[in-house]
Amino acid sequence: MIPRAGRATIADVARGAAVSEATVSRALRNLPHVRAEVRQRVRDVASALNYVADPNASRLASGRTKTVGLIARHLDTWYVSQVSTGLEDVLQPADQDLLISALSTPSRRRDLVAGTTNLNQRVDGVVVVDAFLGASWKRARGERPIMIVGERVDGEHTLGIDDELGGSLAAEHLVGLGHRRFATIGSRSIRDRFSPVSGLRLKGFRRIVAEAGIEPALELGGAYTVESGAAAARSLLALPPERRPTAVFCLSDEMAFGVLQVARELRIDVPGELAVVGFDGHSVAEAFGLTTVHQPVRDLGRRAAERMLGLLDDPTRPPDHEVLDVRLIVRSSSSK
Amino acid sequence: MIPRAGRATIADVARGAAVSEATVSRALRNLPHVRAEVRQRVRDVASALNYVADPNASRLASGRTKTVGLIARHLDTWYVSQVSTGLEDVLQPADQDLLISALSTPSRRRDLVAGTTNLNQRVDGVVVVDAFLGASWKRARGERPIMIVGERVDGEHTLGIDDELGGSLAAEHLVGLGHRRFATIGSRSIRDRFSPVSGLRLKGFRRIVAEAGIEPALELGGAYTVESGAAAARSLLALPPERRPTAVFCLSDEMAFGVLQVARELRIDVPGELAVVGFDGHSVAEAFGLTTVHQPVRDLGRRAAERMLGLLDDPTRPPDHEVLDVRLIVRSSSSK
DNA sequence: ACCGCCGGTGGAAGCGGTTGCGGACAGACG
DNA sequence: CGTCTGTCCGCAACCGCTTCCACCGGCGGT
Repeated sequence: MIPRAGRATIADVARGAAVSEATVSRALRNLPHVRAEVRQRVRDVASALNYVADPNASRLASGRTKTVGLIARHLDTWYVSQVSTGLEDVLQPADQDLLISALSTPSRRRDLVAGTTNLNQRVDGVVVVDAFLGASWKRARGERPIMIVGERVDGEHTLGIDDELGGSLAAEHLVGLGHRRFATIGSRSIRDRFSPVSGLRLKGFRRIVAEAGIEPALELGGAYTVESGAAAARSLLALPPERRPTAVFCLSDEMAFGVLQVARELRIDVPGELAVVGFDGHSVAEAFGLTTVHQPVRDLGRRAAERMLGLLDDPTRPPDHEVLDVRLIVRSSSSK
Repeated sequence: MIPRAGRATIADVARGAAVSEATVSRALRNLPHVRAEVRQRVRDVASALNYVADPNASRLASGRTKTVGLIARHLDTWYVSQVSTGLEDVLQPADQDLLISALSTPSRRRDLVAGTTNLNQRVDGVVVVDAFLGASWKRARGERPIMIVGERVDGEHTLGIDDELGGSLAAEHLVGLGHRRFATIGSRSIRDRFSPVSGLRLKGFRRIVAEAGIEPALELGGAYTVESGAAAARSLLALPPERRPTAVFCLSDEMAFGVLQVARELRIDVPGELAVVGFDGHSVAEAFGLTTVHQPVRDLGRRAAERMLGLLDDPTRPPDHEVLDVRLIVRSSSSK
């Protein structure tokens, strides 16, 4: 027993306001069946006593935790940190806590999918970002509502951008500039096991290229990090100039940063010899002069939180997919 | 009452193992006074039933939450996301939850300082990063242990780097390269209300400059963002060339990114006309070719978590300040 | 005037664990 | 062979709140 240092309990408030604990509970939570006058009296006493309900007790009694969980593969990516800020933007005013959990270790991932973790006792709902848990998880998740951001999954509450459109915007831009030899960096296949998203971006890109009657882009793999972008760029720029692409589309800004780095090292002129387009609208993309397909990441977080609050209120809402806008931001990496 | 979907309770385990609930509780938590044989039996039954103790019930009963809180001004900075990843690295294996809370709104900050929030019922301890709460908070914090990262505060458990050393490393490097006219970008005064840290970095920089008998640097303010760095750079580069600094030390990498951006826009050669040094070791600094004072941010998070676990174990440990290494990483922004 | 009915309120039984206390039992000791 | 010490374990009292249910008084309807 760790002492609670004299914190007031509901009993103290009840005594102070000369009502029962039940009434205090109702009054403070704005439930009906409390006379206005009594409610005010209870409020006054509570604030005088600096009373705040013990979250653990109320969770235990009610089964509601007033916290939403955030599950992500990694916490240290720009994307995830933006989303979580967006979540906080709306969760905090709604008086909901945010519990975060990375899937960094395979065992943790296993625990989650197996339901060995007591996540359901900890949160009322969970927001999944950049995790791609797949359908196997459905059984283990319990009754809690789930919001998935960044990915479209039928039958789930999801939220994202039109990745295919994003890819096509990049292609249209580059084709319009007269480029005819392309490369893309990012996951390769449309069935990418970790990221269905990258497949869609590629699909959009491919479509425009095909429609323009241009030879398909050279598609390189990439792990969405600066280093993997740099590695891909190195192999790309090792090609003889006549076969080398004149434009490269990176499925994330961070990979594009890596490309720019290598171009600088190899004294390849950007955009003269190589045009570069990224994806995300990373906060330092502007400083890099990187043309990019911007997605409203923080807004994704906000909307996810808003919809989660809605779901907590009424879990029967039908699953839905919501699409936020992407737009191309043209900077010096693609056109002078 | 949200139904708990048939989750096993301690009573089920007790029944299954033919012991009392008390014994189950002790057995599962590895407390003494349980025969090895019984303990094993309880474990078996528990895992067969997929039993995990309800965290809320155990929190209520014991007063311990098994979660540590993270308080930061903003969640969307590189620094904070790195620290939190480091925290997760060690908290997760220790089976501790991480609850994060931004101080984005003034009211939230006020709540915290006033103790109006029931933080103490939610977490066993809190890690403060980039928040600079000041001493006024001491009364309101309750009995929970606090770890402060990035700042040295006497009488508190703190952890950081030698900021003054970091500043001097940058200065030595630039002085060694022959530069004689300097500027710094970051908070101005050593008594900076939000960031004592920047004062120290400046102090180290100033000292080396003074020792070299060079005129003090032009000191510009900055808010640690790309934009503020860019703004400072613009005013700097508007100076006539003969009065313009030849080297600029930014108190964060992000501000340095802004400087590089403006230099590029203005076609100022880096490092020829302007050498740039940043601070942090941001993950994209390498891609920018930015010379920087690197600090082990993720390790700061890890150590903070380790020490927090130690404090939870024995809260009487004496306050201490721990210093992790900084080092200068030289790249093309300061020397070809 | 009698009868639901409804808003307001209190009593009390949980929610699912933790832990102080005491009892049973076994081995050590005089 | 009694006592003493120590281990192992169960009983039951919480922890602080939520919520079901019963109760009470007043009010409109017939």
